[in-house]
Amino acid sequence: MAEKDNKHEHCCLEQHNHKELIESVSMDMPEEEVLYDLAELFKVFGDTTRIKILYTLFESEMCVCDIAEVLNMTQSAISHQLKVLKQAKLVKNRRDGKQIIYSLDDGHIANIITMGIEHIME
Amino acid sequence: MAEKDNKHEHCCLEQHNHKELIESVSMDMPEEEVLYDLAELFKVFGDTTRIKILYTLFESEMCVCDIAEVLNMTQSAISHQLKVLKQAKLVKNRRDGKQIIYSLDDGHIANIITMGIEHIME
DNA sequence: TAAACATATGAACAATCATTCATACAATAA
DNA sequence: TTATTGTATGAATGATTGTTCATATGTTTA
Repeated sequence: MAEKDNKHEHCCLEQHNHKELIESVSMDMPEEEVLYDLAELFKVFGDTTRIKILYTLFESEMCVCDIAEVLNMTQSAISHQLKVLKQAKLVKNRRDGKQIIYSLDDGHIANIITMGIEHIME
Repeated sequence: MAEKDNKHEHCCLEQHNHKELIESVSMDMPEEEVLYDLAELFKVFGDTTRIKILYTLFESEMCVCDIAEVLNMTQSAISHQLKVLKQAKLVKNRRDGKQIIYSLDDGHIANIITMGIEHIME
Protein backbone atom coordinates (compact mmCIF):
# COMPACT_ATOMS: atom_id res chain seq x y z
CA MET A 1 0.00 0.00 0.00
CA ALA A 2 1.10 3.54 -0.70
CA GLU A 3 1.74 6.15 1.99
CA LYS A 4 -1.30 8.02 3.12
CA ASP A 5 -1.22 11.78 2.82
CA ASN A 6 -1.18 13.39 6.20
CA LYS A 7 -3.42 16.42 6.29
CA HIS A 8 -2.53 17.07 9.91
CA GLU A 9 0.91 18.52 10.40
CA HIS A 10 2.18 16.27 13.19
CA CYS A 11 0.76 14.84 16.38
CA CYS A 12 1.09 15.26 20.11
CA LEU A 13 3.96 13.32 21.66
CA GLU A 14 2.54 9.87 21.81
CA GLN A 15 2.56 8.00 25.11
CA HIS A 16 -0.10 5.79 23.56
CA ASN A 17 0.17 3.55 20.54
CA HIS A 18 -1.11 5.47 17.54
CA LYS A 19 -0.98 2.57 15.14
CA GLU A 20 -3.15 0.44 17.38
CA LEU A 21 -5.55 3.32 17.88
CA ILE A 22 -5.90 4.03 14.18
CA GLU A 23 -6.34 0.37 13.41
CA SER A 24 -9.06 -0.24 15.97
CA VAL A 25 -10.91 2.92 14.93
CA SER A 26 -10.86 2.00 11.26
CA MET A 27 -12.03 -1.47 12.20
CA ASP A 28 -15.31 -0.15 13.57
CA MET A 29 -15.66 2.79 11.16
CA PRO A 30 -18.34 2.05 8.53
CA GLU A 31 -17.61 2.27 4.82
CA GLU A 32 -17.38 5.74 3.34
CA GLU A 33 -20.60 5.12 1.40
CA VAL A 34 -22.52 4.20 4.55
CA LEU A 35 -21.21 7.29 6.32
CA TYR A 36 -22.31 9.42 3.40
CA ASP A 37 -25.81 7.90 3.29
CA LEU A 38 -26.10 8.27 7.04
CA ALA A 39 -25.20 11.96 6.93
CA GLU A 40 -27.59 12.50 4.01
CA LEU A 41 -30.39 10.90 6.02
CA PHE A 42 -29.84 13.08 9.08
CA LYS A 43 -29.57 16.13 6.84
CA VAL A 44 -33.16 15.44 5.82
CA PHE A 45 -34.23 15.57 9.47
CA GLY A 46 -32.22 18.77 9.87
CA ASP A 47 -34.89 21.19 8.66
CA THR A 48 -37.94 22.41 10.53
CA THR A 49 -40.18 22.37 7.49
CA ARG A 50 -39.47 18.70 6.84
CA ILE A 51 -39.82 17.85 10.53
CA LYS A 52 -43.19 19.59 10.50
CA ILE A 53 -44.27 17.65 7.44
CA LEU A 54 -43.36 14.38 9.15
CA TYR A 55 -45.27 15.39 12.29
CA THR A 56 -48.24 16.31 10.12
CA LEU A 57 -48.20 12.93 8.42
CA PHE A 58 -48.08 11.22 11.81
CA GLU A 59 -51.65 12.46 12.14
CA SER A 60 -52.87 11.03 8.85
CA GLU A 61 -52.03 10.71 5.18
CA MET A 62 -52.62 13.97 3.38
CA CYS A 63 -52.55 15.66 -0.02
CA VAL A 64 -49.93 18.31 -0.79
CA CYS A 65 -52.41 21.13 -0.59
CA ASP A 66 -53.60 20.11 2.87
CA ILE A 67 -50.05 19.96 4.17
CA ALA A 68 -49.42 23.41 2.75
CA GLU A 69 -52.52 24.74 4.47
CA VAL A 70 -51.76 23.07 7.80
CA LEU A 71 -48.23 24.48 7.81
CA ASN A 72 -49.26 27.77 6.19
CA MET A 73 -46.68 27.52 3.45
CA THR A 74 -46.78 27.61 -0.34
CA GLN A 75 -47.61 24.50 -2.33
CA SER A 76 -44.30 24.82 -4.14
CA ALA A 77 -42.19 24.87 -1.01
CA ILE A 78 -44.00 21.83 0.37
CA SER A 79 -43.71 19.99 -2.92
CA HIS A 80 -39.98 20.58 -3.06
CA GLN A 81 -39.52 19.26 0.46
CA LEU A 82 -41.76 16.26 -0.15
CA LYS A 83 -39.45 15.34 -2.98
CA VAL A 84 -36.50 15.36 -0.58
CA LEU A 85 -38.42 13.28 1.94
CA LYS A 86 -39.41 10.81 -0.74
CA GLN A 87 -35.85 10.44 -2.02
CA ALA A 88 -34.84 9.61 1.54
CA LYS A 89 -37.66 7.02 1.58
CA LEU A 90 -39.28 8.70 4.54
CA VAL A 91 -42.59 9.30 2.74
CA LYS A 92 -44.40 7.60 -0.10
CA ASN A 93 -47.27 8.80 -2.26
CA ARG A 94 -50.16 7.59 -4.33
CA ARG A 95 -52.43 9.32 -6.77
CA ASP A 96 -56.11 9.82 -5.98
CA GLY A 97 -57.71 11.60 -8.93
CA LYS A 98 -56.10 15.01 -9.22
CA GLN A 99 -54.51 14.76 -5.80
CA ILE A 100 -51.32 13.08 -4.69
CA ILE A 101 -51.67 11.61 -1.23
CA TYR A 102 -48.53 11.45 0.89
CA SER A 103 -47.93 9.21 3.89
CA LEU A 104 -45.05 8.01 6.04
CA ASP A 105 -42.94 5.25 4.55
CA ASP A 106 -40.89 4.03 7.47
CA GLY A 107 -41.39 2.70 10.95
CA HIS A 108 -38.16 4.16 12.28
CA ILE A 109 -39.17 7.79 11.78
CA ALA A 110 -40.99 8.10 15.10
CA ASN A 111 -38.12 6.40 16.92
CA ILE A 112 -35.48 8.64 15.39
CA ILE A 113 -37.44 11.77 16.23
CA THR A 114 -38.18 10.52 19.74
CA MET A 115 -34.47 9.91 20.32
CA GLY A 116 -33.79 13.47 19.18
CA ILE A 117 -36.46 14.86 21.49
CA GLU A 118 -35.03 12.90 24.41
CA HIS A 119 -31.60 14.37 23.78
CA ILE A 120 -32.66 18.01 23.56
CA MET A 121 -34.78 17.55 26.69
CA GLU A 122 -31.56 16.40 28.42
CA MET B 1 -56.76 36.94 17.40
CA ALA B 2 -55.91 38.37 14.03
CA GLU B 3 -56.37 36.51 10.75
CA LYS B 4 -53.55 34.22 9.85
CA ASP B 5 -51.79 34.96 6.60
CA ASN B 6 -52.33 32.23 4.10
CA LYS B 7 -49.18 31.57 2.16
CA HIS B 8 -50.89 28.91 0.10
CA GLU B 9 -53.24 30.28 -2.52
CA HIS B 10 -56.29 28.06 -1.92
CA CYS B 11 -56.88 24.42 -1.23
CA CYS B 12 -58.23 21.36 -2.96
CA LEU B 13 -61.99 21.03 -2.81
CA GLU B 14 -62.48 19.77 0.69
CA GLN B 15 -64.47 16.62 1.21
CA HIS B 16 -62.79 16.36 4.60
CA ASN B 17 -62.99 18.77 7.49
CA HIS B 18 -60.02 21.11 7.25
CA LYS B 19 -60.62 22.81 10.56
CA GLU B 20 -60.61 19.52 12.42
CA LEU B 21 -57.51 18.43 10.57
CA ILE B 22 -55.59 21.61 11.30
CA GLU B 23 -56.66 21.50 14.93
CA SER B 24 -55.59 17.92 15.54
CA VAL B 25 -52.28 18.46 13.76
CA SER B 26 -51.45 21.55 15.79
CA MET B 27 -52.41 19.63 18.92
CA ASP B 28 -49.60 17.14 18.44
CA MET B 29 -47.13 19.53 16.79
CA PRO B 30 -44.37 20.49 19.24
CA GLU B 31 -43.56 24.10 20.05
CA GLU B 32 -41.65 26.04 17.42
CA GLU B 33 -38.63 26.16 19.73
CA VAL B 34 -38.57 22.39 20.16
CA LEU B 35 -38.86 21.90 16.40
CA TYR B 36 -35.97 24.30 15.89
CA ASP B 37 -33.76 22.56 18.46
CA LEU B 38 -34.65 19.19 16.99
CA ALA B 39 -33.68 20.27 13.48
CA GLU B 40 -30.47 21.82 14.81
CA LEU B 41 -29.57 18.54 16.50
CA PHE B 42 -30.11 16.44 13.38
CA LYS B 43 -28.17 19.00 11.36
CA VAL B 44 -25.18 18.16 13.54
CA PHE B 45 -25.51 14.50 12.58
CA GLY B 46 -25.82 15.55 8.95
CA ASP B 47 -22.12 15.78 8.16
CA THR B 48 -19.71 12.92 7.53
CA THR B 49 -16.83 14.56 9.38
CA ARG B 50 -18.87 14.89 12.55
CA ILE B 51 -20.25 11.36 12.18
CA LYS B 52 -16.68 10.11 11.85
CA ILE B 53 -15.64 11.99 14.96
CA LEU B 54 -18.48 10.41 16.91
CA TYR B 55 -17.54 6.94 15.65
CA THR B 56 -13.94 7.64 16.61
CA LEU B 57 -14.94 8.61 20.12
CA PHE B 58 -17.00 5.44 20.44
CA GLU B 59 -13.62 3.72 20.50
CA SER B 60 -12.15 5.81 23.28
CA GLU B 61 -11.70 9.37 24.51
CA MET B 62 -9.09 11.17 22.48
CA CYS B 63 -7.19 14.44 22.11
CA VAL B 64 -7.85 16.74 19.15
CA CYS B 65 -4.59 15.85 17.47
CA ASP B 66 -5.29 12.12 17.61
CA ILE B 67 -8.72 12.57 16.07
CA ALA B 68 -7.16 14.63 13.31
CA GLU B 69 -4.62 11.91 12.65
CA VAL B 70 -7.15 9.09 12.73
CA LEU B 71 -9.40 10.91 10.26
CA ASN B 72 -6.49 12.34 8.28
CA MET B 73 -7.76 15.90 8.52
CA THR B 74 -6.31 19.17 9.75
CA GLN B 75 -6.38 20.06 13.42
CA SER B 76 -8.28 23.21 12.60
CA ALA B 77 -11.08 21.45 10.75
CA ILE B 78 -11.49 18.95 13.58
CA SER B 79 -11.43 21.68 16.19
CA HIS B 80 -14.17 23.62 14.41
CA GLN B 81 -16.36 20.53 14.22
CA LEU B 82 -15.70 19.57 17.84
CA LYS B 83 -17.02 22.97 18.77
CA VAL B 84 -20.26 22.23 16.93
CA LEU B 85 -20.52 18.82 18.58
CA LYS B 86 -19.93 20.35 21.98
CA GLN B 87 -22.55 23.04 21.48
CA ALA B 88 -24.98 20.26 20.66
CA LYS B 89 -23.90 18.54 23.89
CA LEU B 90 -22.82 15.44 22.00
CA VAL B 91 -19.23 15.61 23.24
CA LYS B 92 -17.56 17.01 26.32
CA ASN B 93 -13.90 17.77 27.01
CA ARG B 94 -11.39 18.09 29.77
CA ARG B 95 -7.89 19.46 29.88
CA ASP B 96 -4.90 17.19 30.47
CA GLY B 97 -1.80 19.33 30.43
CA LYS B 98 -1.47 20.81 26.99
CA GLN B 99 -4.01 18.50 25.52
CA ILE B 100 -7.79 18.72 25.47
CA ILE B 101 -9.36 15.29 25.73
CA TYR B 102 -12.74 14.85 24.06
CA SER B 103 -15.29 12.14 24.80
CA LEU B 104 -18.94 11.39 24.12
CA ASP B 105 -21.43 13.25 26.29
CA ASP B 106 -24.68 11.42 25.67
CA GLY B 107 -26.04 7.94 25.85
CA HIS B 108 -28.49 8.47 22.99
CA ILE B 109 -25.84 9.00 20.34
CA ALA B 110 -25.33 5.33 19.59
CA ASN B 111 -29.09 4.77 19.48
CA ILE B 112 -29.71 7.65 17.09
CA ILE B 113 -26.96 6.52 14.75
CA THR B 114 -28.12 2.91 14.93
CA MET B 115 -31.63 4.00 13.98
CA GLY B 116 -30.20 5.85 11.01
CA ILE B 117 -28.18 2.82 9.95
CA GLU B 118 -31.24 0.61 10.20
CA HIS B 119 -33.17 2.96 7.93
CA ILE B 120 -30.59 3.23 5.18
CA MET B 121 -30.12 -0.56 5.26
CA GLU B 122 -33.89 -0.77 4.54
C1' DT C 1 -62.11 19.98 -27.16
C1' DA C 2 -60.96 23.72 -23.63
C1' DA C 3 -60.82 25.22 -18.90
C1' DA C 4 -59.91 24.38 -14.17
C1' DC C 5 -57.52 22.09 -10.65
C1' DA C 6 -53.55 19.68 -8.12
C1' DT C 7 -48.90 18.95 -8.23
C1' DA C 8 -44.05 19.06 -9.96
C1' DT C 9 -40.03 21.39 -11.42
C1' DG C 10 -36.17 24.50 -13.21
C1' DA C 11 -33.90 28.86 -12.43
C1' DA C 12 -32.59 32.45 -9.36
C1' DC C 13 -31.44 34.34 -4.96
C1' DA C 14 -30.20 34.81 -0.25
C1' DA C 15 -28.63 32.33 3.57
C1' DT C 16 -25.97 28.77 5.70
C1' DC C 17 -21.97 25.85 6.07
C1' DA C 18 -17.30 23.15 5.97
C1' DT C 19 -12.75 23.87 5.15
C1' DT C 20 -8.46 26.54 4.81
C1' DC C 21 -5.23 29.91 6.33
C1' DA C 22 -3.28 32.79 9.55
C1' DT C 23 -2.96 33.78 14.08
C1' DA C 24 -4.20 33.91 19.03
C1' DC C 25 -4.38 31.53 23.42
C1' DA C 26 -2.87 28.33 27.02
C1' DA C 27 0.28 25.03 29.18
C1' DT C 28 4.73 23.09 29.52
C1' DA C 29 9.81 22.82 28.92
C1' DA C 30 14.25 24.86 28.63
C1' DT D 1 11.80 34.60 30.40
C1' DT D 2 11.57 32.50 25.84
C1' DA D 3 10.55 28.65 22.91
C1' DT D 4 7.67 24.90 21.96
C1' DT D 5 3.55 22.26 21.86
C1' DG D 6 -1.56 21.60 21.60
C1' DT D 7 -5.78 23.80 20.72
C1' DA D 8 -9.12 27.54 19.49
C1' DT D 9 -10.84 31.02 16.49
C1' DG D 10 -11.91 34.88 13.05
C1' DA D 11 -12.01 35.89 8.18
C1' DA D 12 -12.39 34.35 3.54
C1' DT D 13 -14.10 31.25 0.08
C1' DG D 14 -16.48 27.83 -2.51
C1' DA D 15 -20.27 24.75 -2.04
C1' DT D 16 -24.81 23.55 -0.58
C1' DT D 17 -29.56 24.60 0.52
C1' DG D 18 -34.65 26.45 1.26
C1' DT D 19 -37.82 29.39 -0.70
C1' DT D 20 -39.94 32.04 -4.40
C1' DC D 21 -41.53 32.72 -8.99
C1' DA D 22 -42.91 31.23 -13.30
C1' DT D 23 -44.22 27.52 -15.79
C1' DA D 24 -44.88 22.66 -17.11
C1' DT D 25 -47.26 18.20 -16.38
C1' DG D 26 -51.17 15.40 -15.51
C1' DT D 27 -56.11 14.71 -14.19
C1' DT D 28 -60.90 15.88 -14.16
C1' DT D 29 -64.88 18.56 -15.54
C1' DA D 30 -67.70 21.20 -18.77
